[in-house]
Amino acid sequence: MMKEKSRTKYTVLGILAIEPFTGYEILKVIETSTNHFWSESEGQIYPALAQCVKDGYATCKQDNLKDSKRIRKVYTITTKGRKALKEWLQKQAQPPLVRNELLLKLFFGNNVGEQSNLDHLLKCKKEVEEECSTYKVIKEDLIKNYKNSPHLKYWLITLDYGIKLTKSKLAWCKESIKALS
Amino acid sequence: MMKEKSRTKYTVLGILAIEPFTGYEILKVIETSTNHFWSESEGQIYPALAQCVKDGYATCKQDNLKDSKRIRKVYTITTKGRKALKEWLQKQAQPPLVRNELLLKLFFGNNVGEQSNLDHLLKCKKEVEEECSTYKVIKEDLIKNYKNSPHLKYWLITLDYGIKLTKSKLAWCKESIKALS
DNA sequence: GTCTGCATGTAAGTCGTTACATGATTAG
DNA sequence: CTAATCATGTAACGACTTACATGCAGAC
Repeated sequence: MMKEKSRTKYTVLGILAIEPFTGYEILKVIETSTNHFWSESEGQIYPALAQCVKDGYATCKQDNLKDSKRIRKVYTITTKGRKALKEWLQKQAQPPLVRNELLLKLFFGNNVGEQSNLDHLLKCKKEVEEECSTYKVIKEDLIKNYKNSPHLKYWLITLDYGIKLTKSKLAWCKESIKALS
Repeated sequence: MMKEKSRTKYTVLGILAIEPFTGYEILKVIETSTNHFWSESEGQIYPALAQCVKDGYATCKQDNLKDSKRIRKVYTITTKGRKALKEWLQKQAQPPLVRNELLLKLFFGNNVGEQSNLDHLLKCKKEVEEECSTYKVIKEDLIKNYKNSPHLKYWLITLDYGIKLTKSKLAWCKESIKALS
């Protein structure tokens, strides 16, 4: 009971382990780097950050830009936070719960005309093709900007997962479209 | 506001569109056929079934086995239910929200030793290999048992998705293991 | 006799999204 | 001047899992 399952806390800690950030910046980092396998929303990040401070996993410093009235809270991970992160990283990963609405609709495809199913597949194909080119840009940027970062090796692994899977999806789309045509 | 997002109702209707089932049987069907891209739990299915009856999308008939005291409620989809299902099937599919804990841990992999990351990958490889052989069995059974079903074509499409993606995952596992060794 | 599978359902609690509310700063 | 971006946070709601509660039937 009381099983903790939310991984928002560790996502936050993992990003703060790279360098200190504000909540808003953490959100941006997620959007531009982990979004294809891990997303978080506003309503989760800010409470998680507050919780991290409460638990002693991070410290918060109000670091307003030169004479600015704008509130800017920069969070820094603590030793305790790093320790908690490491422990979590070494624990077995929970299997992802996959819920793919497209596949569900195709599974029930016999209830509607072939065209409807083709429409879904064509849309999917288009999206997947766009994804493919996005990945290419991301990969180049990553290699250029983090050439000497010790993180690069790991970031490329997760990126390659996206690239490989996306290519497979594209092949599947094409085959399925052919099968229905 | 009040945006409906649960697709449990349609999952239930889609399965009832194949043939009448009890709640328990629906759960079994999901476990053995859509589980790799769509799962549902007990606590969702029974309320959804009750809701379907209330909405006029399905009828319920208590069909106890010969003089048995066992309660057995067989649900049948109605014309209204089929119509609702068709409408939903034709609407655009929502993009899946992916949350892959393994990738998240690898993304932060630099915080722990290489061995920890390798362990995750080796475990993943093993699981993926098992999945691969499971798919083979499922595919053979499917072709054998539903040779003349109009659903077969669609079921194979969703199965092929699983097969293709799993093969890609395996290739990725192997490459990543090599990259870290 | 006991374990597994069939069968139904509810309650509690967590997780997460969306929308709202507020306001400063910068680019056009 | 106005739109976008930076920046923080909360409230409400919906979705989903897990655990619980109950009991019949068949196999061994």
